[in-house]
Amino acid sequence: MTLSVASWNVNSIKARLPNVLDWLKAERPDVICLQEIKTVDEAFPAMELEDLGYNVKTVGQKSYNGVALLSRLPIEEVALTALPGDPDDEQARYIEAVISAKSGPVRVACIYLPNGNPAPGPKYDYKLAWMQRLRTRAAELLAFEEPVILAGDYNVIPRDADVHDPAAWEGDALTLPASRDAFSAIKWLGYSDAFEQVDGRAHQYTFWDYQGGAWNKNHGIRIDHLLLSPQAADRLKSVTIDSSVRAKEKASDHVPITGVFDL
DNA sequence: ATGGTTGCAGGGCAA
Repeated sequence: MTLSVASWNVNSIKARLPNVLDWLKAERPDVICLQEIKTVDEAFPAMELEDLGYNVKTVGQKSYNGVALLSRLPIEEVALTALPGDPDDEQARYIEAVISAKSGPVRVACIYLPNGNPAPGPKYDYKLAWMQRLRTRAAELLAFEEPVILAGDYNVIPRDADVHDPAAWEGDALTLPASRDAFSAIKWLGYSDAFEQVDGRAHQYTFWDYQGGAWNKNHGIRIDHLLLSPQAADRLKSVTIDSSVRAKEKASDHVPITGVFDL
């Protein structure tokens, strides 16, 4: 059996619902992690997504941020609705659940990592602190020795190969050395970047800014990632970044990334 | 080019 897990920053679920429904009907991923739903839980269009066969779990807030985890397979447990480590953090950026796959439990976290601009400053400090908390949680999860998929908008450009023009992004919070170091520190725990694992040399992007005709000029960056525990990485078959949805009317500035696993 | 785009909310902030 295969398990497909997608991640997509939709930049408002209300503004994006027709696009999201169209894509889910066509692609039918088993699990999809949505970021920037930009709504409270009560206003999330759960029924429309349940009608497509998904179990729906959300961690929303008013106006900003917000994540949702949707699964066609049973959700055994919602393990966390916030990233541990800072009880004063009120931003809705994390949900972690255990999915009942045919092969057994698979843990999926939906991550909306802080943007961090402008850097330096308090927003960048919050980003780096959040990444340290994520590293701590990621380390805990490895102890389960089970398939773990950390899916989301990391707001980190890992390598120069992941940006159309590194000079154009120099000094940005998405590509500063401290951001890249914090991202690779999670990988060094034992996680694999799914895209790099299957297609490491390719230049593919997951985000094109609305401004300046970035899409038409292919001025993109790769910031949406699937990080895999060894038990998930060993089962990875393919990764697809579906850039075609960026050309649609009322597109999000991000496109979905999907991993397919023998799980 | 001190602009440029989108979404939320209904002004300015966040991205």
